[in-house]
Amino acid sequence: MASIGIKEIASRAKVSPATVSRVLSNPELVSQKTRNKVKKIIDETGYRPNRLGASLRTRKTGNIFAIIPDISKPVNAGIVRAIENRAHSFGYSVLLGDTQGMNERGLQYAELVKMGQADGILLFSGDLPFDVNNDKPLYEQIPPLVNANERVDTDGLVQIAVDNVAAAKDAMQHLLELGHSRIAAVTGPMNVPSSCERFNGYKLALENAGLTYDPKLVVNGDYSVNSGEDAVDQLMLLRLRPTAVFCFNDDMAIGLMKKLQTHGYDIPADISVIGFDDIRYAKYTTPALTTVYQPMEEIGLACIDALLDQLKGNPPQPRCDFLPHSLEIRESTGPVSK
Amino acid sequence: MASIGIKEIASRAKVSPATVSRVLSNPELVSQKTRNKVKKIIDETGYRPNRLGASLRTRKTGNIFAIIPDISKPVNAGIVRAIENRAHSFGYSVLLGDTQGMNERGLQYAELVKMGQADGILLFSGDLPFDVNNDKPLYEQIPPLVNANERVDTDGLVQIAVDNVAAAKDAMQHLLELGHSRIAAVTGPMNVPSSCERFNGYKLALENAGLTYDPKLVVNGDYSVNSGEDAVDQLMLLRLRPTAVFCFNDDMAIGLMKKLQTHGYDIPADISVIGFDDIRYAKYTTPALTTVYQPMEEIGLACIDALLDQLKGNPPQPRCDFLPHSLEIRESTGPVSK
DNA sequence: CATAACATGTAAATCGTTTACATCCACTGA
DNA sequence: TCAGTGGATGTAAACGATTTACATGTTATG
Repeated sequence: MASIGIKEIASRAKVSPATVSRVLSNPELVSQKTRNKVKKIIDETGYRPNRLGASLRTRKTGNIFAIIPDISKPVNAGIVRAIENRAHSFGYSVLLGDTQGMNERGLQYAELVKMGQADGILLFSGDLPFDVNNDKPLYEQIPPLVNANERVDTDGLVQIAVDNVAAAKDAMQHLLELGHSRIAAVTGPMNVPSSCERFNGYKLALENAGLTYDPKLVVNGDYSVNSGEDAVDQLMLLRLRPTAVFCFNDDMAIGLMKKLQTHGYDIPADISVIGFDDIRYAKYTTPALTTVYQPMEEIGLACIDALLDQLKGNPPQPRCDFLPHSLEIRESTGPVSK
Repeated sequence: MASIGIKEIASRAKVSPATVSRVLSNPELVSQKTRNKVKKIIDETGYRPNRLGASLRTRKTGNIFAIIPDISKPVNAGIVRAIENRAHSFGYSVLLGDTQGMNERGLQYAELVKMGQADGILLFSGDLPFDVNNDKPLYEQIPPLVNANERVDTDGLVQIAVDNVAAAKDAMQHLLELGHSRIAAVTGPMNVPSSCERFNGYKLALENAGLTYDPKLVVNGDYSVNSGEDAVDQLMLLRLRPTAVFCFNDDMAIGLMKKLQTHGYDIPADISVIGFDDIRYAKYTTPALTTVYQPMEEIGLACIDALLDQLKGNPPQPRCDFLPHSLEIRESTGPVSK
């Protein structure tokens, strides 16, 4: 594994290091003849330019840091996969930072990019891991960054996500059209933006339908399957039970459905359940889960493209791009039982 | 985001760059007084040493490259999460390389570590992305590497995995004890080691039970949910249908169960189904999936520990550590119907 | 034939650290 | 008093590439 350097190549090819470098990065600047000579040596020796050396000089690492709340969630894994794929196709590598929901972990990761480990950040968590003030434009205070999915509540960022409010309203609309009026919600952690947004959508839909919001019908989950199961206890003990439940992600919906069924409830005859995300397993539950599809692939691609644009030196265009979601109506929702 | 360097700190503190460096990495070498002086400047300026510079000099990047077949698979995501977590706790970052099943992608990633992007490799794919010969011991030809889950068929590697053969036999044993004798198998891609190993376990178990192996009962899947569904067509068209199916991963089991149910089969009354992996969703299917648990967390930790040991300079101890699996008996398997 | 213009190659500076070695200084013990 | 010791700091050379300014060689042109 001992590797040789550009100087060695240069001396073997009887040219200068500069020429070797040019052969590699600006071949058109060197004559056909020397180019071949150098290329031959490179092939023979299996020489690979050391990226650290190059990075140090060019001040570009070719790395992108992805800060993710929890890679073990299928939505995130799906997005990361798309990201990784596209990043590599542009010659970038992706460094993974899973915060496991801990804010401080995000700060540690940000530290790494301050230390020059990466050129830019893909932020999938809702906390901006930088101290910023209002004296200067935001993008002068942070490295190139695009914020996706969990939208940080700050102006001046490039953001990419689905419109959680609208999506939640769509989900609710579907239930309302089925005649439901006692619709429960199982939220995610209320300190994460996506959950708040979906909650807003939930309340808005209720309001638009002329229904009154009943706090007893909302239980705070944490996006885990378990919390979906736990929600059942709270909800089904109510004197007036909900006829439908809107779970803010599929994991909770899956847990909730299972628990409901073990208690003898029939879905959707007794109670309708709707999820959010459309993870791979959503259509394989029994009954198949009605849910809101998030375009993981598209989100991943859009993120990379937006970040790469900044890395090319273009000033960031603060904005929020909403990518289209869609309601996948399957078997877990049905008309309210009389 | 313009950052300053060690020289700037040095001059502001009126000391030499070397002293600043020492304050940061070997504080005991510098007097209390100058130490404080330098620390003060560092705090004031928010200086962070550039990792590239340091890496270049020390020839250590603090990066680990994880080569994964498919991060969107929950097992892999779970392992990666554990890895990332522990790696960071030791000051290492993890670079992600998803091969999406493509061998060549693995080669590209290996290229990156040859270029000095990472200090070591965690290889979760079954292809060793290096040309090796037998003239020299393997570990002199490749960077520090530990191979997990999909075991490369080469001597001299440090490997960590569950014992797929034994695990498959355990799964089969369970079905055999329930009285099944026509047991089908839905394999993974037969060019990946885990699938071959499980297949061997399948055949061995049959053999031990005195049953004859029937090729018509094995269908080649690809570890995807879809291929599990497709297997149904092939299996249930047989004149003599299987009474149980061993799916080589949970995704396929989930697809297969669903399809079976839509065709009116009752699981496990008509047919038993067993999976492999014990992904988070396995216990939430209907019926809950009997499956083989893989200790994702432990695998991740063991990988990092083994790699870090090598990175400390200890020569690798070629071996294969089997981590304990366990059979999770749930509702998808039952006694054979008479 | 002198000179401009262009193609090609070279030498040296640079990026931000670390580290082997040199230096300085104060203190100890004979 | 002075050699010796040892601790604190400074100096300068790496590390491995890229890039700039400059030098050389070659060809074309008037």
